[in-house]
Amino acid sequence: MTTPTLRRTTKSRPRVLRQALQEHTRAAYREAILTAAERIILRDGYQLAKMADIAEATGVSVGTLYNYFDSKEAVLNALIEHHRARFQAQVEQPFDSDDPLIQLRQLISRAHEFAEQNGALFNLYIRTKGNGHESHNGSNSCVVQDSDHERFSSQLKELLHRGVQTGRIRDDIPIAELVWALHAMMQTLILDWCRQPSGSSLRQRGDELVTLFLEGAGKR
Amino acid sequence: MTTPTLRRTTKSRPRVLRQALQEHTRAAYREAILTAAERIILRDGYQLAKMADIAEATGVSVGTLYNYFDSKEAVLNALIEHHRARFQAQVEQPFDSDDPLIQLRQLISRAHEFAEQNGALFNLYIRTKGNGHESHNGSNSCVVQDSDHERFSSQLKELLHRGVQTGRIRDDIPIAELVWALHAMMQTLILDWCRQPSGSSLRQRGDELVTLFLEGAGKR
Amino acid sequence: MTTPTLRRTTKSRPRVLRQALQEHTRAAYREAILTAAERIILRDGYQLAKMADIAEATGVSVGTLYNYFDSKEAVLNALIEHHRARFQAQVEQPFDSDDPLIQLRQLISRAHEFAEQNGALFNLYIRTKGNGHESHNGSNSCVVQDSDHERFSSQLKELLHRGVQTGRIRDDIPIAELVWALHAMMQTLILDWCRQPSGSSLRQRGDELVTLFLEGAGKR
Amino acid sequence: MTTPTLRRTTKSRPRVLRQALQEHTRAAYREAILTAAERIILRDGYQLAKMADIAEATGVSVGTLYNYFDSKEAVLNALIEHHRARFQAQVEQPFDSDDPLIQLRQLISRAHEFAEQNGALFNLYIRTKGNGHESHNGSNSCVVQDSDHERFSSQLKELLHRGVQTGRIRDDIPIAELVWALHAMMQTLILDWCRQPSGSSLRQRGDELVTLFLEGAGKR
DNA sequence: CATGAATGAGCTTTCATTCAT
DNA sequence: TATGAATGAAAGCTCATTCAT
Repeated sequence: MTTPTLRRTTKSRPRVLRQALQEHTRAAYREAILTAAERIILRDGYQLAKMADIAEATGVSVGTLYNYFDSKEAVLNALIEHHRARFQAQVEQPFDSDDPLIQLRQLISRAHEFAEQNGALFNLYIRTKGNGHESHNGSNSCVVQDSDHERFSSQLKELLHRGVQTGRIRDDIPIAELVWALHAMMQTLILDWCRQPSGSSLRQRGDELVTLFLEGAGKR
Repeated sequence: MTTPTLRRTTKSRPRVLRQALQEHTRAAYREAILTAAERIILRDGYQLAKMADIAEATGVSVGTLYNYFDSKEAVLNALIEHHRARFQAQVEQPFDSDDPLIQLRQLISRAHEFAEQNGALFNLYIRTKGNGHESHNGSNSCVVQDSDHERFSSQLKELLHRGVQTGRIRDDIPIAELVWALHAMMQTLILDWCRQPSGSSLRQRGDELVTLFLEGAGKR
Repeated sequence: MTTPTLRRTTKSRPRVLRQALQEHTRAAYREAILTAAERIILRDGYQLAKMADIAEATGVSVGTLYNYFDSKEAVLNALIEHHRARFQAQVEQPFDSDDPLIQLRQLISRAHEFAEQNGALFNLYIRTKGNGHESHNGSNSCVVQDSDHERFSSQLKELLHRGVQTGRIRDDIPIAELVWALHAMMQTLILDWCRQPSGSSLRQRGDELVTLFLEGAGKR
Repeated sequence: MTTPTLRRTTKSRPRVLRQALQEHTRAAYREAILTAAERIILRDGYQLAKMADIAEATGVSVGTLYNYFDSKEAVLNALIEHHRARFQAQVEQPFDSDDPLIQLRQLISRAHEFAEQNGALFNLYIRTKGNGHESHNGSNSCVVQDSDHERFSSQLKELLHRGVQTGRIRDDIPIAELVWALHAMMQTLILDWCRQPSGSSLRQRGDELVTLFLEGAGKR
């Protein structure tokens, strides 16, 4: 029988290299699991999604799932976090113009672009956020923090605020309400689109909605 | 030789009376169960809601639940149906005016009034309708039919159509899209309100939203 | 409110008459319940038969069942006992001849006649007796006693014994074994017949079997 | 970037080995479960047998049962199938002689030998086959096919037929009836023996029965 | 570290039995 | 005494999680 002491020495030479590789592999695993989990969760819903299915969809064993995530709920959280980060990155880029309304359109367009590209998971994000169904196990805390939601909202708010200041947006309605209305329509739009990704471009419909939002349904 | 099969001969006098009482009691039980079920399902979500909890919340035993409903899903369906009927009844009353836009406001006001009165369950109604999560057991059909949803939408559509005809609503945007936008905001509004029934009147906020919808956010 | 004391006096005049009536009614109820129970148990088997179904088939309520029988098992026992008594009565009549073999045929013929008339329940009797399936609830006692079985067997035994004594039955095979063989064939015959009461007369086939039993399958 | 989907790359060397082990273990588990299930089912009957009891008797948890069998009924089916296969194999071997009657004795002897060795389960096999009780869940099909039963019967039939042709078996009784009688006695014999595996050899008693069957109970 | 079988708490549903009317 | 709704123990089955290999 070989002594463990020797063995350790033998293997520990390329420690750094191996670690880098490990890191990389671990990340790849996580990614793959999340991708599969997303597909399954979107198909069955969080509660009905089975860890076994996610494992199979990933191409790994159930045990492996638990080497990367502590629990089923942790997978969901990671999934959400994963997209939240990417969403923020994609949306928070410099604008092409200084006009707050043009920026507004651009901001919304980017959000919809992201949704189009990552449709399903954005759907998940919104859904999970949107209703408290899946998140309760008794009196547990909510799965997702409001922070993300708030952040995007505050961006809208900022732009609308500047719109008011420049006299382009009416000031007889509280900005918060305007933001809310805009956000409500976007949310529903994306949800609907995700549920049935019909042909029509999300960005285009979104832009039309912004127009409607700005001009109103009434004839002038 | 008399056969016991003839149930009527022995003390069948107060049968009618008893039956009436029974009917009443049965209805009361159903009501009580549905009320409790609603509370529990809204608290935990359909999947996580346990029949045992519903029973306890109702104040009956588990078995009793099954004397009134065939299954857990049947409870949910009954719950939805219960409110759907009441919603339609409350919303579909004659209008005070002939003006389509006033009717529009009134229709929406009624929907919100109903939501205010029956908040939680309307929430449930919308939620269940809103995402297909809870309804999947394999390839089953959806729990709730689109008919109710569609019905309200078509009422909105009709009114907006008349608004277009009378030159009050712009005709450069497809009515369907207008309906969609209006409906989206309402849906989100109610959902938000149900999630956190903050002080502000639902009807009032709804009315403001209609104003915003009609006039737009842009300064004129 | 009337005093119970008075009421008792008022009603108690025709005590004897009423009691007789009561007795009669009670018997009729028991009969009706057993008849229905038999149908249901034969259809579904004892375990799967539901008290509710028996009640419905009887035309009474579940509660009534328990006014006449202590438990589900008691119903089964009563059912068996009911037929056992009638079986013994029908079978144990004086024979037409003194010849033990003719008596044997007559005895068996009577048993088959009874089975033909009461097919189903005899089936039940045999089945319940035949395998220990239905009777165990944990370590409970067996539902039916061997006494009935034994009694008929001893009758066969007696006749065969006399057959041996009169030199009509071979004596190189223990009588017990002959009885056993005869009984085995009868049992199976009745079982098969009950399972599928095909046209052919049970008595006739039984008689053929006795012939086969006496003469053997081999060519002489 | 490597995807975790490729399960083969990492330490897949002893896969074959492990799989062989797995196969073996799985088979052992199945066997163990079936053995325990048999004991329990024979003790309590199918309906009354609880999966929990079978699990405990096996020495595994309930969940494990369901890793090997889809349902309680599947266990029963597997049990039956298990023995059916072995029964056929054991019984359908070449005979030592060409004489149909000797073959008949041998065939029956083998069946009884099998019953002696596998008593309990053969009992189960016959019982389950014997009465339709346990198999009703509404209008489901019977648990076991008649094919096995029929197969053995047709073997008996063939041999008796040849017996008739060679003038060894009487031809005034339809062969089907002879087969039936023989089968009936065997069935009951085995059942009785299983119920109370008393000392006397099953094969020996079977052989005596065949003699009785061939020669008859009457004195010549 | 991957594996996947074992685990067992927990869920829905059934049904014999009770008991207030 | 008939009624039938209420009861709740018990059963089959699921699936997130663990852990020996």
